[in-house]
Amino acid sequence: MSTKIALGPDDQPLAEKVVSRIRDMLIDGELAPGQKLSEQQVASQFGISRNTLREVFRLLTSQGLLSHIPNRGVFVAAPNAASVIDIYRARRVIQIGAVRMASRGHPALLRMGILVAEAKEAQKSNDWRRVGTINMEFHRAMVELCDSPRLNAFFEMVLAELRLVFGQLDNSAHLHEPYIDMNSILVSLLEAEKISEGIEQLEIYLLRSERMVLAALQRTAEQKG
Amino acid sequence: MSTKIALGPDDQPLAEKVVSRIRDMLIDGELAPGQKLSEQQVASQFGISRNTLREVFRLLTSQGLLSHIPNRGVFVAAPNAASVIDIYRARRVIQIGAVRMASRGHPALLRMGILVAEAKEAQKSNDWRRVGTINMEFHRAMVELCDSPRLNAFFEMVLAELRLVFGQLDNSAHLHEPYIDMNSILVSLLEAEKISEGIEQLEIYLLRSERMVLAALQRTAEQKG
DNA sequence: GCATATTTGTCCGTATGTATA
DNA sequence: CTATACATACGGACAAATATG
Repeated sequence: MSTKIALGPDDQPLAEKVVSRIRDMLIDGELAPGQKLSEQQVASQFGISRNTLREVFRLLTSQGLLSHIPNRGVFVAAPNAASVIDIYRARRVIQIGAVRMASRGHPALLRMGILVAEAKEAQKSNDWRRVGTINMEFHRAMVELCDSPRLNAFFEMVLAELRLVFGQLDNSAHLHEPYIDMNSILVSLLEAEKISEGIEQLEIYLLRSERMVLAALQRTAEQKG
Repeated sequence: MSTKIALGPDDQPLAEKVVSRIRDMLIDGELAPGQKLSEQQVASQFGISRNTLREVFRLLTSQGLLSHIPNRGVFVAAPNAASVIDIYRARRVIQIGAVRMASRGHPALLRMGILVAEAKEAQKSNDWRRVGTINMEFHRAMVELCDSPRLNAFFEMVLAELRLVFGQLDNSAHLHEPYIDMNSILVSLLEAEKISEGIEQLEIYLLRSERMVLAALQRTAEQKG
């Protein structure tokens, strides 16, 4: 008879779970950039030991979400303009490479179409938070056109870092609205196998998005003096 | 006034140092793919505590060089054909993106030229190990054309994984020889700003290299039954 | 299939060195 | 300059999962 009742299929290691939780907190902007994360404090806050937490910190540091200074401790990463520029440089390389591989009927392309529709829905109901989430998923799906787990994982990292930047920004609601139509156009082009035009459209998107983020970042920086 | 005398070599944390050492061992093929790495055993072998070693394992696992199975332990990653195919998929996206950004006079392009010359030198003296090392550096330099720390870091990871595959192979000497000329041609094309032709040349290289690695991997697999 | 030994996962205590008020 | 706080690193402990005979 099963003694393993419905409860906590406590499968994945504790460290992994805490990694996810802290990453979510970082992405949601619940931790200020540059803020120090004391081992003792955070460990007791999560009810885990310092040893386990150190494993967590190492992972998040290697993913660029935390920054580790030897003998000083661990701090929330504070992406600056240079980081944003580099993130978009990486995005261009990966995503243009992805779009170049787009083919009609590819599952990822279908998914992109569905996500555009969902974004329009969310737009109608003024659910801007959801529009933002869907936009992220749209670009994730785009990279899945490569059919490469490694590229997916890397892009995931880059996106997480970008979302860390968003967390810093004053969440003015309409951050993602103008991009719904651009995404829609891109899908149409790719479904028509118009790759070059698709790349053009993507580059327009990335340039606009980058400028928006940089501008917002600067405004936020100025506010904080 | 500086009280920090000449000394102080012990800068980077212990875990980082051990990460480097184990990574070198993996790349040099000193550890068999799939081999189990016992915490206790490896910890005492390196003279470090289990706690510290676990941090090391987490990092190497997140870099794809080790594979971690919960409650079972940590094993040397055993890249298979699928891994190789994916690695080359990632390489195509990154490196084509890099070549597209090549411009005359870019430091990375200059470095590529120097490395080709060095490879020819090494070839003359039949130093195949060195030819291989230089070839790796050549492609690293290529990605530096992007001027993106994040892309560099990712490519570094991918290359490390590829070198792990090489470690599995029976090191037949001339593994890298045929590519010296191809690299040389590529540099010439890029210095003449012939980007499209450069990409073509790169794709030829990547396809040939991928096939060679896959064939060698299969031979090795067959040998082991 | 069972009993036992081994190993991982996780915690705690503690000594040492480094940074900072 | 001293004192305090903290990161670094180690060893021991124990439950739970896994491997072994």
